[in-house]
Amino acid sequence: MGRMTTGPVTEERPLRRDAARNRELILRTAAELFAEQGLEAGYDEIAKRAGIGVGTVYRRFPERSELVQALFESRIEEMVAIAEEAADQPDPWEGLTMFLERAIERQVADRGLKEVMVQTIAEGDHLTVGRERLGPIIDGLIERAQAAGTLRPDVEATDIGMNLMLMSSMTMPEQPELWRRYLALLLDGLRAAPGQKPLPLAAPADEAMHALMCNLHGRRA
Amino acid sequence: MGRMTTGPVTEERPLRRDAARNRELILRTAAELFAEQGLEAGYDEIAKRAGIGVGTVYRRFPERSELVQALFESRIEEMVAIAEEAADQPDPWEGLTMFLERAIERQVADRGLKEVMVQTIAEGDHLTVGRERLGPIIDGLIERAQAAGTLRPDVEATDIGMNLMLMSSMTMPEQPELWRRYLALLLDGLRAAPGQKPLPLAAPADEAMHALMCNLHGRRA
DNA sequence: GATAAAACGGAGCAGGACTTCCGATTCGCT
DNA sequence: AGCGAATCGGAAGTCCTGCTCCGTTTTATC
Repeated sequence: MGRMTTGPVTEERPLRRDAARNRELILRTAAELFAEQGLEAGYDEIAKRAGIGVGTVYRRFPERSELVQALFESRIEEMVAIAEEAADQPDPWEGLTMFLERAIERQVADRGLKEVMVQTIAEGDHLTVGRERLGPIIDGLIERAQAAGTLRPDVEATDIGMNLMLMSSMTMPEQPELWRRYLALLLDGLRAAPGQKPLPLAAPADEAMHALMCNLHGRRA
Repeated sequence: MGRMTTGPVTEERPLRRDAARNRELILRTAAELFAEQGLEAGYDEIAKRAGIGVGTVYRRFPERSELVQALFESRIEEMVAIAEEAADQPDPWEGLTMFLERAIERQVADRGLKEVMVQTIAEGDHLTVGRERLGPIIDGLIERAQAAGTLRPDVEATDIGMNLMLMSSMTMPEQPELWRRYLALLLDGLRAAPGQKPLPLAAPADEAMHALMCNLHGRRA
């Protein structure tokens, strides 16, 4: 019982030098691939593009979720920062608009990020923490714009989320910025106007929204 | 050289009774499955659900496109009929609205139909003929509504097509009618209003729109 | 430099989807 | 009923994707 001085259960040894180098290589490569192809890009392809063996990738990240978490924690922070900056905007409508624009920009540039934003992952997930901080900020953006009378009063946070995701799917090789055209259209629809009829049906619940996102991306469950 | 009386190349013999029965069975089953799962539902599953062998399905429809064509020709006709009826509406805005509503209704109810409407199939395809008749009618709906001053002047046919497809993806088990909420939002964006800024960027070309649809549905190429 | 532990790489296995093939069956005709 | 031809069914072959396993190589330590 000579080494009771060390910490509790997890005795973390530093990675060997070659392993550490490969870990970074995997992260960089996976970031690229996930951005292009989404979160289910094959480990085989990550390995090939990184110039290492598949086994190495599986050894370092036995669960795909670990890889995703390692890659996207900071990206989600970035989204939160965007929302906060939007909330600081003096004009409420400006704020909402800016948030949508920047958020879509990011998600269009990175398909993996788009998918991560939609996921509801198991408890204890670090990414979930980040995503949950986003909710209240967006609520604030919406309420403020409604109080100012510029945003129609019957839209809710899930409506915004839903449309944000839709717009983020509006890209293609040619015309990568096409989403801006349809965001403009959406914003005109979101703006409060005199004789406007209220929207039919209720806004979807969070879970419903999640379910639809899965449908959209052809994902099961 | 005894039988030069019969027609040219294609000598069509009627199917045997059991074969004809199975053909119908396959069509009915495939219609169900395609509606639920889209056009790439497995032949295996069609066979299992129909209670027949896979070989039978492959023998009758060696090319999936034949099956698709047999199933959707009339559905596309139906879409054309909807558009024509919409064009007969006295009020132009009513007409456009009605077209969108009914078209989305159909496409939401049948995922296969949605996918067929997006495809650009090889020349000589009967479905293409139907789809191509749709274009001018929709153009007419749009121009008429713009001439009346109700539809904003800077939207084009591809914009409508694009959004039609988007809306058709807005369903889920719970709240199957949710798309109506977002169609209402879209329509408010499409309506011409006094100080409205023109939409940024150009409307997508037909091919670009097609490319994006493939992206959306996760299809390759 | 020698040794043991850690890490590497990619061949190969498992599971699933699509398609073919052929012995058994059903049908139409005499 | 009896026969040949058309059709059936599903086992088996092929291909593709995800993952594991183990002989070889690299690293840290003495």
